[in-house]
Amino acid sequence: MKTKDKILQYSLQLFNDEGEQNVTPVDIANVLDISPGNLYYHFKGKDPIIHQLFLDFEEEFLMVLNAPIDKPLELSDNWVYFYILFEEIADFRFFYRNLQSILERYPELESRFRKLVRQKVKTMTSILSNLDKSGFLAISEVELDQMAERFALQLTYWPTYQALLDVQTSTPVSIHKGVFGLISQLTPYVVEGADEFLILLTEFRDKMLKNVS
Amino acid sequence: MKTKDKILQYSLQLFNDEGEQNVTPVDIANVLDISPGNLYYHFKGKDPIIHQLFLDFEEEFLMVLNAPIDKPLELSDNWVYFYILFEEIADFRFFYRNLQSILERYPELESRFRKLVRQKVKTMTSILSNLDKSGFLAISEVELDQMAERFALQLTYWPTYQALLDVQTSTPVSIHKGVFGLISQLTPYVVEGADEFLILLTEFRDKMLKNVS
DNA sequence: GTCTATATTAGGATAGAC
DNA sequence: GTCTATCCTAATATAGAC
Repeated sequence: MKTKDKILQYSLQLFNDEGEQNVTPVDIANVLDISPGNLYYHFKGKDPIIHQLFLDFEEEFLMVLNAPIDKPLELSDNWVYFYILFEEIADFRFFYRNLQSILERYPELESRFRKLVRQKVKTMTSILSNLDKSGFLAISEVELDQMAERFALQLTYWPTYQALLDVQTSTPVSIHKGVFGLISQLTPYVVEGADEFLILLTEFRDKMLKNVS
Repeated sequence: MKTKDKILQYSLQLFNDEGEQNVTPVDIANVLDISPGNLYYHFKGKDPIIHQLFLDFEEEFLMVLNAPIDKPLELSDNWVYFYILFEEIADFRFFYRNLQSILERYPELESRFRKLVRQKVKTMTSILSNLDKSGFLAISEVELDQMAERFALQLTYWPTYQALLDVQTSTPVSIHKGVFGLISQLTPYVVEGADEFLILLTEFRDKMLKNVS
């Protein structure tokens, strides 16, 4: 494995574990057992490392996010879909922890990240619209828009919120809770296949509660 | 006005405007037109200033948050209630912007802040329970808990989420949207006085849209 | 209480040898 | 590509005079 890739890999790990602010270029060099000078040969400091890590995240996240646009989801696919989205965020959680301060320092990333959030809203609107058009949901336009916005918010800040409440974070259980928190909002609007939906929801919830204990 | 109070007041303003990380003790001294030495006479650096600002925020926020526990809210009070809560957050927004990094650096604040969030969940549960018991809402226990959690999340991260999307932030319009985003979630569960509720909601929404344009 | 002057430190960055 | 040695800078903090 090339030094450049190692730097990215270990930087991500350090940032996630210690918080980006608490990691210095020297720290990164130390865990890699290379000299600071060597680190600076590959990346001119933390900035370009963070920049590259963001591009990696952006690519992966958008790929997953936009998957349903080409091919609408089956009901039972939604669980997996949201699960994977939360996992992506968990993998790059350092970024979400201190969004504002990171984006302040790297203005180019700010507009890209903003685009990404707007895309979340659009995709959520599209998913909910499909469920509405297919007769699965009955929901007013205003409520649909509100829910899409809420989904985007939860898809951005749920993991951070969890980290705030519990010391444990980014575990399968906490992701499970996040997915349940999203999908259970559909309950009052489900018309077609309401029984099937409620059964899936209950199963999912029981599985979640079992994992907690 | 005593220098000590001035320091707190201007620090808060600077933190909100520039971001806490971008403000140095020397900056604070400069806007106050005092020497850094003088600043250090009153507060031993930024840490104690932030600590005191948090205590001020905590006190104000809890006072508002817990008001409905003594005296349940009338339906139309809820708008004002959530509005004031969002305003409190807006007043101390620097804190919410980089929660993780601030709490990392000031561990004593971390547990206090966590308590505050837990209290949000409790209070939201209590408010929704009252609406349920009084016959205004018909909602299952699971859905109520989920909604309370969601309210707490939105009451924590909505302003930050807004700041992420728009350059404009903490304006009356954005707070208005936040309140609407909370209260409109009740729609599918409203039974008693559904007409009255929908009218209030529509009025509120129109007012909001008018402000936007 | 307030100032001026100075000290300390840590993060960030580079030059030049190998 | 990698290392050693060194430098620069900005944030933080204190001493001592007024």
